[in-house]
Amino acid sequence: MKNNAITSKTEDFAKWYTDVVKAAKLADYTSVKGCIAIEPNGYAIWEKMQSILDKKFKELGHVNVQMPLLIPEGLLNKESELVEGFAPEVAWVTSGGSKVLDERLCIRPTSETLFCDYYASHVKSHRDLPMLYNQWCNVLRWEKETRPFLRSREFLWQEGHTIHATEEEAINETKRMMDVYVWFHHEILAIPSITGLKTEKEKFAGAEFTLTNEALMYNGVALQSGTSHYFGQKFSKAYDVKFTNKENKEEYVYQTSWGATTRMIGGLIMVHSDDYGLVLPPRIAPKQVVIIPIGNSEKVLELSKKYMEELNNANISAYIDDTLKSPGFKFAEAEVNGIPVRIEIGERDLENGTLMFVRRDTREKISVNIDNLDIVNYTSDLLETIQKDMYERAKKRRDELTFEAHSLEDFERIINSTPGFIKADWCGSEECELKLKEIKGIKSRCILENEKCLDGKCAVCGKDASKLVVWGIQY
RNA sequence: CGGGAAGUGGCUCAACUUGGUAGAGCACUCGGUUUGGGACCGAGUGGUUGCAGGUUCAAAUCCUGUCUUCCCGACCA
Repeated sequence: MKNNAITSKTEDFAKWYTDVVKAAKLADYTSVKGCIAIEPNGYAIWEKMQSILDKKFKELGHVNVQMPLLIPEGLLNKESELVEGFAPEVAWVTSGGSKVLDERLCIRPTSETLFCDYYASHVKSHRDLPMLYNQWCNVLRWEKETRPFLRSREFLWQEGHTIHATEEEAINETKRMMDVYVWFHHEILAIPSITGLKTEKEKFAGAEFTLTNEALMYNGVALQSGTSHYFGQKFSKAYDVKFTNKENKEEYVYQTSWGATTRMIGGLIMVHSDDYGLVLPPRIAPKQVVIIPIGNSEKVLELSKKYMEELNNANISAYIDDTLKSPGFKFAEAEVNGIPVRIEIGERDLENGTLMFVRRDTREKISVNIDNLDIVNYTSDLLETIQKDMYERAKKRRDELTFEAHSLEDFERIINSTPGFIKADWCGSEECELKLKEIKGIKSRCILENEKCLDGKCAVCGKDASKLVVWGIQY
């Protein structure tokens, strides 16, 4: 009998998702709508995401800073497109203590304005450039409909804000940071994704262009997971961020920003997990191996401890579950929590000279001969196999749910079964985008710049089309 | 923000129709026996029924408001 019954993924995907979040103790609701308590199991995943990305950012020359939580209204209003884009979801502070403020302060929905304001008074010369700043923080966007991790009002993220002396350098920065997100999804999260340019309609408010990393969830719904924006001189002109260039002339800086959020935890669940709970790719799992001793013989406990120490010394995160709960309970709990590898050691094993390894992703049990067993090599190989297999399975699912559409009828047919990524030619008009939106809210995910069109005709209006676009429905 | 559903110990629910002062299973605590897929026996702890107001001698139950969660739309990472 299951204690924490999880609704089946095929029966009700949305309920399954929240059941997994709760059963794996990743997060829970609080008394403020859309503001979740991220619990130790969930926060550990975020910390690991942070440590991997942060290391990468620093290797590329970025440094961390911390800007304020509050933005004065006047400062926010300087860039009109940004204000328009975010106005509906900004929360305001109107008084401090008992005093009504002269100017209301908004709680940051994103920090372009604060960085611009800072940069404006700290950049003088081309020798100061580039400035490659990043911050890890929380932001607030007053969403109407909320879901843990996928869409919360307060969420954690990193936002990189860089300024450069030339357009070329800034565009390269925008691209290379998107490459980091793609690498992170593929290599660490085992999530295959597609990458491309957002359409004018879908790009970030105030950006020249937006690059996006789009993942496909198991149910065929798309999740934007990592974006990188090129601002050109739009913000620097609005906020007066100038420097003196090599020709001794004043010039506005070229700017980028890029971000990734705790939403990635939601993506991890919706791509990999199953009806038994969370399934984590080994490279992002905070705990990679659980050793479960069965019975309480000295020999079993000693061996468990020896293996744990060897694994930990080899940088494989392992722990022993030596609580008094029954073995069956421990197995189920390790599965709910998504521990990639479980090692069961009991007296029966020792008599047979074997150990039981269990893969979380397939739940396959592997009996391993204990003589001459190199625990570190064997475990790390198994972890790598799991990582690779999880990526391949996710890729296979994505490919199964990638379609081509040549007409509106195609779109309707696809969206009415299991949705997915729908590739179709597009003429570039917003009219056609809006027409597709009427079909269950289909939106452009991104423009595939490096792929050829299907037949050169817009799937909506039939006019000549030069862009191949991936469409889908989104979280 | 529109349409629907639901809020009762930590969790899942019962009692609501017909108002009379809250009950079960799981979890938790203590003692003991156990340990190969969510153990067993015994004894305990824990609830001003989401919140506010109203009707009534009396409200978990009836009425109004509000908050939160879930599902379906419009908005967004």
